[in-house]
Amino acid sequence: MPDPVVVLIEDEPQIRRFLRATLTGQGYRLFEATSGADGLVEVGSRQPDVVIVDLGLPDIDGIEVIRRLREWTDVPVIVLSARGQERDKVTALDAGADDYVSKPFGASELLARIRVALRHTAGASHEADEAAFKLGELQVDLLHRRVFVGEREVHLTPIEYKLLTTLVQHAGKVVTHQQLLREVWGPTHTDQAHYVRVYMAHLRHKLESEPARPRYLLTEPGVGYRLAAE
Amino acid sequence: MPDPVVVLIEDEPQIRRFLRATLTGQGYRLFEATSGADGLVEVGSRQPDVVIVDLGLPDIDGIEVIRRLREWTDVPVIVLSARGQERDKVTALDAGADDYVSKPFGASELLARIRVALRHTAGASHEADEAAFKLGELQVDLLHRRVFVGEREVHLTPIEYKLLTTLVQHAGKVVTHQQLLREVWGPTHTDQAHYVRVYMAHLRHKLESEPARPRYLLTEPGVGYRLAAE
DNA sequence: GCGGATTTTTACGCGATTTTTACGACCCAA
DNA sequence: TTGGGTCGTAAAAATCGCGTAAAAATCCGC
Repeated sequence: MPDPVVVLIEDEPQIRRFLRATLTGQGYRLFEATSGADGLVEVGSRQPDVVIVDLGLPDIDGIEVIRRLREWTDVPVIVLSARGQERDKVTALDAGADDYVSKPFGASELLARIRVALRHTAGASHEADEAAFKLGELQVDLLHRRVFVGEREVHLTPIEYKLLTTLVQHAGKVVTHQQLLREVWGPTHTDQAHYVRVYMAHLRHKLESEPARPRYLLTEPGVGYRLAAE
Repeated sequence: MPDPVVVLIEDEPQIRRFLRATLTGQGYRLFEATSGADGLVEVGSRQPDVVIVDLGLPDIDGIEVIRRLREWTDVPVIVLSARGQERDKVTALDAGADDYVSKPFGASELLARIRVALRHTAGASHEADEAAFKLGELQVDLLHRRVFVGEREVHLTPIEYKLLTTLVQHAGKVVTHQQLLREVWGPTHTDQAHYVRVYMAHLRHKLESEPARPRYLLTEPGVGYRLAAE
C-alpha cells in the first residue's frame, strides 16, 4: 500500500506544526486546511484515507463539517477537541465521527487511533478485489494465481506466470520485448530478447490448442507480443 | 434490525451492574462473562455485534483476550480500562481493539461509541464469519485452537498452529514465503525461508495422509504455499 | 537443575526451473 | 538469389528451490 493520505482541518498553528512533524515522520502524506470550508474542499480533492478535524474552527462548526462530509463519503473522521465534555463527544460521534480525542493528547495515541481507522477501511476494500481475466477458453485468476484453459487448470512456473500477467495487464495492446524483459526479468536483463521467445513458446504449448497457430498469444513482428482481446 | 447483541467481559460486579442497567435499558441484548476464558467462549457462542472488554481481568490479560479474538473474528472490540496511560491505549489498539475508554467513563459516551462500532459493521454486514474451517477430513476450530483430521485430534505446536491459521485466513489464495514469515515469525525474520519449508513438512506429516502427495497444503513453486479450497 | 517439547541450524539429494546453446523456417531488402 | 535479421522449436547444461532428516540450541514446566 502507498503512504496513507491524511487531511488535517485545524486552525491553531502550533497544533498543525506538531501534527505535521508527527505524521510526516511516520510516512503519512499530509494535507492541511485551516477552516471548515477549506477542509471540505481539501477532502473532496485529496481523497484521503483519514480526516482529522478540530471542533473549534473559525468559520463552520466542526460538527457541521462532519455532517457535510457524511453526505457523500464514509472516510474515517477523527475529532480533536479542547472540549472534553461528554455531550460534545456524543454529538460528534453521532454526527458521523469515528473517534474523538480530547486535548491535550499524546502523539502515539493519535497515531494508534489512526491505524485503527486505516484497518477499518482496509477491510472494506477487500471485497472489491475480484480480479479475473477471461478470453475464450483462457481464464486467469489473478487473485488466486491460477490459470485455466476451459475446465483444465494449467500449472505455470513463476516466470511463465509473470510473463502472462504482464500481457494480461496490457491486454489488447502490444508489449515490446524491452517492456517484457524489464517486467519479468528485471531492468538488468534488458538485452536477452531470446528469453522472451523461449518462454512464449512454453506458454503457447501450455495454453494454446494449436501452438503454431496461436489464438491468444500473438506475435507482433519486429515489435513484441500482444494478448488478444475480445 | 433486531436488537444488537453485546458481550461484556468484566470482573468488577458494580461495573457489570451499571452497564447491565444502561445497555438493556437501551434495547441491547447483553451477555456477561467475568473472566477472559469465559469471555472467549461467550463471544464464540453468542456471535455478538460488539464486545466490551476490561483490561484488568482475573485470569488472562485483556490484551491477550483481544489477540485471541482477532485470530478468528473482526467483531468490534471496545476496551474499558482503569489505566489511562498512553502506552496501554496504544498496545490495546494495536492488538486489534477498535476503541478505548478510560474509567471513569460516562454512560452516554460509551453508548455513542457503541453506536459508532455498530455503524461500522452495518456496512460490511453479512460476511460469513465462521470460527471454524473445514476442508475434507481437515477441520480447524479457530475458537478453541483445536485441529482435527477426521475424528482424530492433532496436537500442533504454537508455530505450526500459527502457520496453519495464516493459510486458513487466505484459504484458496497463494501466500508467499514473505507473508508467512512476517505473519508467523515477525517482520525481522523475513529472509529465513527455510523455516517455512521445515514447518510445512511438520504440518504435512501431522495433517496429510500422504505427506509426499499433499491434498491440503499445496506448494506453489517459486512463490509460496496455498491451502486448497473447495 | 532436569527432562521433554519446541525451535533453530545445518546438510544434502532430487527434481523443477531457468539459462544456454543450437538449428531450421521465414521475411525482406540488397 | 542471397544474406542478415527475426522468430519458433528443441534439447542440453547449469542453477535453484523444495523436501527431508537429524543434530544443536533453546524454552518451559516441574
